[in-house]
Amino acid sequence: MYHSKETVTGPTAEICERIWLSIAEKRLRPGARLKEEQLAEIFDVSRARVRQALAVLESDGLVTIVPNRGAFVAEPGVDEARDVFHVRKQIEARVVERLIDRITDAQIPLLEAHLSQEREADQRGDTSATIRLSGGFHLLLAELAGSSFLFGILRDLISRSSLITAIYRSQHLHNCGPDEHGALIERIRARDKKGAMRIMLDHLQHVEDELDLTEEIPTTRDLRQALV
Amino acid sequence: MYHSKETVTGPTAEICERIWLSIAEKRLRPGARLKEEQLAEIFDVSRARVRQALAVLESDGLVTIVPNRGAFVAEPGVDEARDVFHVRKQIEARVVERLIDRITDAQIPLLEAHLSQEREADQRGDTSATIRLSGGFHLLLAELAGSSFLFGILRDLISRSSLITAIYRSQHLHNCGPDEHGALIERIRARDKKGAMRIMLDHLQHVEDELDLTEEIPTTRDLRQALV
DNA sequence: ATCAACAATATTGTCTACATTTTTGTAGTC
DNA sequence: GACTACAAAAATGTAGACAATATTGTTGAT
Repeated sequence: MYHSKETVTGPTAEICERIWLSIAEKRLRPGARLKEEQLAEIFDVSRARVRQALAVLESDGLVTIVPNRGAFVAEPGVDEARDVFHVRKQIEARVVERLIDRITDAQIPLLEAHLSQEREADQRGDTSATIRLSGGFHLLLAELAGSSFLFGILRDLISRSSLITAIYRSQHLHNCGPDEHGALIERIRARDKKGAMRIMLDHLQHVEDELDLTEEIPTTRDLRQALV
Repeated sequence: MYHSKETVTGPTAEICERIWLSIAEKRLRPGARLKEEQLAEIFDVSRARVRQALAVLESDGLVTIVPNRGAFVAEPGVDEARDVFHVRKQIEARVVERLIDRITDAQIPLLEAHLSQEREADQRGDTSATIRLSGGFHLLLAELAGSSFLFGILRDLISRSSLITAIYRSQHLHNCGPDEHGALIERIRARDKKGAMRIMLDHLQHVEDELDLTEEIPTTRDLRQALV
């Protein structure tokens, strides 16, 4: 789906990829416990390799490891949530900017093809595919922008955004409206930098506006605060 | 020196930190082999933990792991080098922007104190400390900008920049002139966003200009190309 | 009946031994 | 003398066992 070339990575990266996808698709909720033995059995690898993958995911901020307690899906606080969305706006603006400088006419159909996939998944009510494709659209933009570094950053930002929306969304939302993606493609085709960046920033603001970042959600783990 | 609070991380992160520092200080050259047993003995930890650390460093792009062959310090190509510097300019510009919005007068002396350390190390010819402090200045800016995410990205960018300068520098250079850091502090104190960003971008451009990114340096590993 | 101390269980953390693979060294053959 | 085939060595990859720690369940005393 995304990353057309770098699918040939190491075995550890594959475990990370699958856990990352589960988090991005919200199949793994924040605070969920990740038992090593269980993961080892699911992925049919050794526990040592699971521990390697968990160490990587921890350094990415997706997983929290408590010594002698285990690994849990991270639960970002409000300040981190604001930070992620702030940085994401900056990064995606740079992606759009660079994309319009570099994209060729021959690549535009790639965006449209992805969009039609999104619309199709949306119409048939496949929420899992919708979430995956929705994030994938943003990653596709970064890939076509030709900066593997920006791609990596955005990858990180998107997974964290998923965690954040899972925690702080007030209404039950559609994650990313395909309509706005369509409008963005149109501006890209017209090589309209300012217009495209405007749409992108508004788009991200819409997602952020649906969140309730006013109060800290007490972490699941020390629920002493939660139940007093 | 940097990150005042997050010094209390896990044991794996500490191994990563030390290897990262060795790379950033250019004590470990690109392509250098990293034997697991050797690292385990040096750091007095188990091989399993070394493998975790190497997996993390690989995901950060600092280390390349070849299955059944071992881990090596990464050797970024010219395209990746350009990418890193391009993104770094963007990121550091955002850091400066945000920093000027958020920094308090009481925090300015922190920058000056760091600068005086840089000058001192530079004068006494301590290249190792100079390199460390020079990168640390940029990290301090990111920390004071109040975005842990930008901090993490910049951390990654700086270590990669070190690798790149180690490979592609044409002249023997001073990595970051303290003078430009001083000028930057002055603009920050004056809350001059445009001026500060100008200095930062020029500063990074100077570093990049000292590199020879015209031709690909053949990787040490498959030296068939190198010796034909 | 409630609470505290203690035992049992489960999970993480670590170490050791072994299999696999790659590299290096050596002997044999033309 | 050079090249091939094989053997030895070294390093990685993996599995299993064991120790340390936290959680849960149980027993007993007040």
